[in-house]
Amino acid sequence: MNPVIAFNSKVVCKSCTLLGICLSTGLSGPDLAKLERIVKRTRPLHRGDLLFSTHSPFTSLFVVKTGSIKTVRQNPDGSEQVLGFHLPGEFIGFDAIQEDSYTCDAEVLETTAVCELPFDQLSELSQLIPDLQHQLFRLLSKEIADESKMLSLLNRKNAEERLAAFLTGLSCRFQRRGFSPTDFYLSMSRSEIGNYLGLAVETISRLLSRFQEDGLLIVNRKHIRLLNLERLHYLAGNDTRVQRKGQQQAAGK
Amino acid sequence: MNPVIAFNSKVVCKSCTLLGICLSTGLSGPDLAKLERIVKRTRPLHRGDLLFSTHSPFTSLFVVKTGSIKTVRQNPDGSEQVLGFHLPGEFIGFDAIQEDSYTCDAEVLETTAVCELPFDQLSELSQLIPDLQHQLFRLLSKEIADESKMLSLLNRKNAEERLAAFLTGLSCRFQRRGFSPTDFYLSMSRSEIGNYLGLAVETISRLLSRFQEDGLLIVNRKHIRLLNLERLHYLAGNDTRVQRKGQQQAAGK
DNA sequence: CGCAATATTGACCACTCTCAATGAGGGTGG
DNA sequence: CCACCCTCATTGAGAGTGGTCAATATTGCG
Repeated sequence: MNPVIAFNSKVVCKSCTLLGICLSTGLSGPDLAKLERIVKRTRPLHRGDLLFSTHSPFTSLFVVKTGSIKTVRQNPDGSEQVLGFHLPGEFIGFDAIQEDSYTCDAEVLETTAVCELPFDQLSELSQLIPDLQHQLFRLLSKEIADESKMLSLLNRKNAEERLAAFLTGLSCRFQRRGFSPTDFYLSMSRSEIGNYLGLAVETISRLLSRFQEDGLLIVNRKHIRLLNLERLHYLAGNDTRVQRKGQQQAAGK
Repeated sequence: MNPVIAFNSKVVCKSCTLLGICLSTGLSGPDLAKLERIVKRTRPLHRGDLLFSTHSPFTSLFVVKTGSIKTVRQNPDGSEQVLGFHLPGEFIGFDAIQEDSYTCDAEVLETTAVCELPFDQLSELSQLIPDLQHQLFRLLSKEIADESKMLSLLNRKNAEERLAAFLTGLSCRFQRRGFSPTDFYLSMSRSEIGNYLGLAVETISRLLSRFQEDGLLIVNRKHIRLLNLERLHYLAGNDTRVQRKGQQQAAGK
């Protein structure tokens, strides 16, 4: 679908998010070249494709170059849990290291290109390059910290706050990658958003309508435009300043 | 309080959980000795002590030797979120690597001994010992996978299932460390359990009473005895076999 | 021995889920 | 090209789980 990606992954990769990440953390030229050498070339993926699936042997980490991917796990009772959405520049597969097999499915949400990093080679390389090792530790650590923020979100926030947090979160992540923070496409369905946030589809739908009525955003199917980022941040509770109400279960001890 | 720990941390450490972990993963004798050499000796901690606190500079990972520790984060709105409880053999501090400072408070719940692992030295050492590096990756990865299970728990399970999952979870963790899986002390308060599971204190209290009425367990303040582990696992939804009801929000797509 | 913190139990109510009906696209085949 | 179908999204009405508030044990600590 996007020939540019298919033709010269080298070029794309150079300019791409994976290296963006590594550069920003102080990998120097030659080290970077080594890293680049182990990146496996992959062909573009399409909506519905599985990048990997649960129980298949763990071989590689992936970084999204363009597009988006959701990770999903099947619960013992047969229900599904969406674990996350992965945008350009973000890693997938960290949870598989410990099991030697993937612990979730990674499903492509739209036409998507990824970098594949064979983990064996990445490990070897990080034996040679301390900075790389440290960077990997940081990335894993970031993942842990992010997930624990998700825990707060699910435990402490109501539906409105969750959706506002979700939208502002996307906004920030897009902005960091150079996309518009106020104008983007939701590659995931309402139902996937709801599943991820622990809310029913209907709740997502109702809230988007309400946010639109309140002039916070304009939503049209997959396209969304955030009109009042400040207020959304406020609703999300990202705001350190005064809070508007005594949260439920306010304190622990 | 426990003089054995204070007197010869060497001996305790050898037999202790930290090395239990590393041994189980194939670190050989000499490598193990190197690891042991960087373990910093620390004095026992008491209820209410902070092992570290938010924003203080990140220096070390910790492993609980005996006792227990909770990790808590302050939300922007002033409410607290309990992030986890850490039992003997379990690590604390992974989330701090990326920030170079701790992102939560680690508060001691009862008299507790820990191993301190200065992260700089640990990093250096894992440059020399590939197995150690790999083991660290695994530990971080495990943390990520565990947290994503927590996400499923909060999103898909009702109060009863959450508490059952919490209790069976503790049971398994105790058993793995050689303690009784059916008979243990809850070092955390009802309120801390509720905070962690996203439930009100009252709900925890009510459920414990109900579980007791149903003959699943006997609870007396901090002490708990699980009478019917199988059924608790079943209630927790850990059971792969037939499930008892159509879970809410059954599917994603 | 009394105060403060923690736990238990009850009554009420709100948030959000469930169920149900309708609408809107997007793809396929006639 | 349009009719048809299927999935996804929206909107409404009713119900249930679990939170909030409040009162009362119970415990532990100074």
